[in-house]
Amino acid sequence: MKRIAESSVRRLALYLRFLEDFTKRNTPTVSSEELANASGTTSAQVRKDLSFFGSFGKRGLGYPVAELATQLREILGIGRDWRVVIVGAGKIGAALAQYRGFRQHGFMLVAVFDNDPTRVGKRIDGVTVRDMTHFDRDLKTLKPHIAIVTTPAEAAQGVVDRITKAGIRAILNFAPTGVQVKPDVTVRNVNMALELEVLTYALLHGDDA
Amino acid sequence: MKRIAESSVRRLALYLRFLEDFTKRNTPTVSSEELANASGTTSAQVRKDLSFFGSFGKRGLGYPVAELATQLREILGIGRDWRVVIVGAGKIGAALAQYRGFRQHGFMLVAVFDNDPTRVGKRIDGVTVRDMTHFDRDLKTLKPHIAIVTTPAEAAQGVVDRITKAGIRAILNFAPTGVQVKPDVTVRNVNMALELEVLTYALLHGDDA
DNA sequence: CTCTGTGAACATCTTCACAGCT
DNA sequence: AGCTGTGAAGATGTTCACAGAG
Repeated sequence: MKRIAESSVRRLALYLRFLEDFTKRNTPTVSSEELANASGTTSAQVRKDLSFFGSFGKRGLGYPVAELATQLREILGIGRDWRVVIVGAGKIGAALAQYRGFRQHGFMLVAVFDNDPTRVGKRIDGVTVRDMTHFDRDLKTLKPHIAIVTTPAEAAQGVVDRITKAGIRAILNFAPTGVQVKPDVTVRNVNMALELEVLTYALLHGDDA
Repeated sequence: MKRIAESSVRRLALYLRFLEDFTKRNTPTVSSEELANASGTTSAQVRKDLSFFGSFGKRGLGYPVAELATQLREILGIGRDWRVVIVGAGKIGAALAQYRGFRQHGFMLVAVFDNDPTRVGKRIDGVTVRDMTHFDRDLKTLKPHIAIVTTPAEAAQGVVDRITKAGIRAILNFAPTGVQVKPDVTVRNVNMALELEVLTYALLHGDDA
């Protein structure tokens, strides 16, 4: 399969959201134009994104909503019971642990870790916070697919090293720092301060089209 | 000024992080190569990004760390006391309100709003949660530059409409839905579930280079 | 000789436009 | 006729490679 742009993958995940809306409203088919309007792109973009993975539509009709949603779930790997661990039970870690959207999209939170004794043992949304001491051993049993890192910046690289050593190949990093990994590991960084700075840049320099 | 790519602006904000590290270590100058290694890009990219805004380096020497940091802060608008409001005092809103990184980067949280009476009046990190009833009136006084939306998906568009009506032109949206705004408003979406789906796509289709 | 700054080459992503299926 | 699927054109972003400043 040809290598697909990350921006395309993001849009596919977005399309899926709107297809789920359309399903709720019992809309049987949807055109590339309608999907484009909903997700803020163009119809050509929608068709091109979908065409990388096959021909899901019917000419003259559009795309069958339910069927396309199923296909997108398959492509994105949604509904496979991915096991997720969160490292860092601070404010953001705890907030994420309680985020309903994860379970709704098929992500199973199997453990939360922290090295702060005052946090270890506490229950967050049905999951007990574990001590980092047993991190490596616990990961062997839990075999998570994805790790979410919400530690302070200083601790992030060390945690990421232990995560990758345990064989985890997908990391969502909320620590406000970049981390180095081997090329077979995918890291996505979410950095609040950085997003705000992109906004202030836009305010100062006017990104209005 | 020429229109700069968003990816460039993101990288500039990243460079600034590492420049701040270099400052702490009393490194007087840094080469594009060193900055590139730290931020995971190429030296040519670093030089091109910086060149959009001027010539900050000395040939044969590199860039003066402190000076370049100042320039980047100027470009990104950091240190201007941007006023920020958070709408939605749920788990994520509360976690963000307590996030130290905001203040560290010069963002002032001036208010948190919620429409849930059980939350209104509570204090989060020195800021009292205000009732949405007085939202529009309060915004007139507070004149925030940036609004962070952490409401449920259903409420997001309504809140965004009120925000933009109040003249705010920069929104950081954590609600798991797209929102429509006029073109003079900049919206950045942060969507946890979407990020995880990009990761599972990578796990399934192997994005290793 | 080192390392920046930058046009030009290259690669990637998006939009156009239309052939062809329903 | 309506709308998809897709090569080709166009736009945007990245890398190369080298002239020139220090």
